[in-house]
Amino acid sequence: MQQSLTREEKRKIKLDVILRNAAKAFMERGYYKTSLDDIARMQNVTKPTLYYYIKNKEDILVKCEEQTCGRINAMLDDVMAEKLSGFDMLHLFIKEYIKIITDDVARCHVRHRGQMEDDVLKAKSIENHKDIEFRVREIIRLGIKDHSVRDCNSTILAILLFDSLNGITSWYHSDGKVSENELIDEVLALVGVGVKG
Amino acid sequence: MQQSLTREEKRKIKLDVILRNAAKAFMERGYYKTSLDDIARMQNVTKPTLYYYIKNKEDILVKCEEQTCGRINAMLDDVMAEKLSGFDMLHLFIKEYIKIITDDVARCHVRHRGQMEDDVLKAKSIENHKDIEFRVREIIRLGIKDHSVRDCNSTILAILLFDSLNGITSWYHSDGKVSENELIDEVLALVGVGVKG
DNA sequence: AATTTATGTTACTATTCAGTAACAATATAA
DNA sequence: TTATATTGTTACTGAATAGTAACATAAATT
Repeated sequence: MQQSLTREEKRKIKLDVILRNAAKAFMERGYYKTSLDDIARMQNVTKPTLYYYIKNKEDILVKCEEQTCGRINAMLDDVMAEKLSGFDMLHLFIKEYIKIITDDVARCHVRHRGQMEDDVLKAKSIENHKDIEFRVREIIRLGIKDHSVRDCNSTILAILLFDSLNGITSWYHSDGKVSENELIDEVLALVGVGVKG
Repeated sequence: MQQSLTREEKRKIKLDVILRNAAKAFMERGYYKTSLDDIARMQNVTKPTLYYYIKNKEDILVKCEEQTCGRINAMLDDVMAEKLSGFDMLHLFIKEYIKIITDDVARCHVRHRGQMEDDVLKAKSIENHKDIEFRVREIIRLGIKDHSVRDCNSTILAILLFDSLNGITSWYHSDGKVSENELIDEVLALVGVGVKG
């Protein structure tokens, strides 16, 4: 008998629901103020059931990170494949990055990255972000080389840029006053030409 | 017999040491992974002694906040008293803000603001930051009026700026590769003229 | 249909830790 | 010197909660 979804597909969907609900709760109440019982209740299951999908509480953060970093890196692959000036690449990256991080799982990752209790996982998380930051620094350096970007400290610029972009996760909601396009335009204008009148 | 320090002065100093040590621990290990026993041990006292200086664990965050917001608002008073263009005021604000938040107590506040469990304290903390953000928006609006700042959405700009500046607390250390002056210059250049080549 | 594998439950353990009660010592003031 | 306020300690309670063992059921495979 043919099922609409295989076991593995169902499993993947259930894990995804867990991640999404957990991420939302972590963002609203905080990681330590959200118990696994709370998360289980959202799924209408009991706590031990969660352990069929995750190794432990921290593993939720790890899985949110894997999902989000995967998306960001794929996006960076696309951006860097285009034949653009460094500045235009940076422009495109910012636009796509804002689209990606407007999502509970991504927001959860951004807020909790590098905060794992397990030292190995923590180191891996920091490494994951360093890799992404390095790729953006590379874009900036390309821009400096082709003179589309002003000569500056690419390391500091990349960090300042990421802090602004990641900060968006804690205030921007797609149903609020500011539209996604208006937000993207303001960020691009600030990065592009600054604020001088 | 005349003492070098009055009781009240000694008390204030001890509270300050508690805040400083707690703030440092919270930044290194995180709020929930740092117990009051840990903090007490740093002072070479026992946990109940802390309760002579603080109401409860959360009160440490509140006191770090009061101290830091007090400094920031005093600084804003000074900045706004100067006869400067909006852009130059913003410039000065950024410079002074970076100097203030390079300090464990301020870093602790920036990282934990708005995360209190007590609803009243949480609301107050959010309000405190809103007030400061409002004052910076006012500076931006002044700049737009006198044409020293490009016409833009002052709300979004203020938030993006604060995220960049507050982000500094989690990566910048005065003993690292980047000097405070270099950091300030890069931020001012980014905000001032952007990154276009 | 029988067997196995995946998915779920109830009931429990073990640990951590904020906060407190009761008591002790020390410094200041009368 | 004696009385009082301040600062500290030891020893405990109570609550929360991550993770597990043992058991139950449903679904797929043979």
